[in-house]
Amino acid sequence: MKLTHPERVVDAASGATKADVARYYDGVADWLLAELKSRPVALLRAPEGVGEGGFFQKHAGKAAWPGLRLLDAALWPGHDALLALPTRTALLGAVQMNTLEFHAWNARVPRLDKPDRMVFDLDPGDGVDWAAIRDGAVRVRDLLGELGLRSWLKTSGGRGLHVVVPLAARWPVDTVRAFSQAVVQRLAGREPERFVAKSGADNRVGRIFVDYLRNGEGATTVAAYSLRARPGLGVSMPLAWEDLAALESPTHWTVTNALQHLAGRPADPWAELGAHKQSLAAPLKALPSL
DNA sequence: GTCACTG
DNA sequence: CAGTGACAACGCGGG
DNA sequence: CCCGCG
Ligand SMILES: [Mn+2]
Ligand SMILES: [Mn+2]
Repeated sequence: MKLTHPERVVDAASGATKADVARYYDGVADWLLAELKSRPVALLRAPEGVGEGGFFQKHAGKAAWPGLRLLDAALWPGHDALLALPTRTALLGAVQMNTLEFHAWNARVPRLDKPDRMVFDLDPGDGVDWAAIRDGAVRVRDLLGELGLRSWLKTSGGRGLHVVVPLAARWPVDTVRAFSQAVVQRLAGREPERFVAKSGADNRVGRIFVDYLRNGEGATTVAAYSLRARPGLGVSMPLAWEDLAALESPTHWTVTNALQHLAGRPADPWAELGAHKQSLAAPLKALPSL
């Protein structure tokens, strides 16, 4: 795979070069490709590196590189063909095109209207410290548990955390979205000093907006193992719930240290996630959402 | 990073 | 030839 | 309605 400008510094904060980014993605390719498998993707490309000027890409437009797959345009009527990255070649081609972040849908082809997971994106407002964010994620996990749903955890690579709930792909995306909104409304109803259910930076000062809008049709969330196009190049890293209390920072894992962490971890904390195709039938009864 | 288009 | 714009898109919330 | 946000 040809990589142009390997020595170009992509992120001044870490000093990481384009070659460092490529080495990172080559190292996580097996895990990341499993995350992206059969899902439409959106790429955040940044030819100028971290900072202003990056752009999202969810359709091919004029772009093309080896392995890049264009999904059948009929899968999402009214839109151009969506993109998928089925192979290492496709993934590293995206890196050559200066992709820093990989985002994915919650549904897989061909059932783009029936997501196989639900995501709760904890977005802390100004003034929320890391301990409160960790506590917030545990509250989300506990409420989901009361509703009969197991959840898995990752860092966002930024300030927050993502709680992921694997589902059987049997409920329409609007049902899943409405249910996730009801979950967040209950969280905010129970602990309004801790959570808000409305987006917008103003109300959530000192509180956490649990972003359920990631569950809408066509919405994407940054994939596990993706870098973030921010100073330091943090990683969205899966971790076990039992390891959350010991995590000292949401940006602990970065392009610089993530491969070392992955080489030394005793097990994949998400190993069981794929086998849990959870039903929403009972949770929908326990928490009616319309 | 690359292409299509402008002047 | 160099320069420049495009490369997502849509619900939400507030003004 | 438009704007800013993610
Ligand atoms: Mn977030
Ligand atoms: Mn968010």
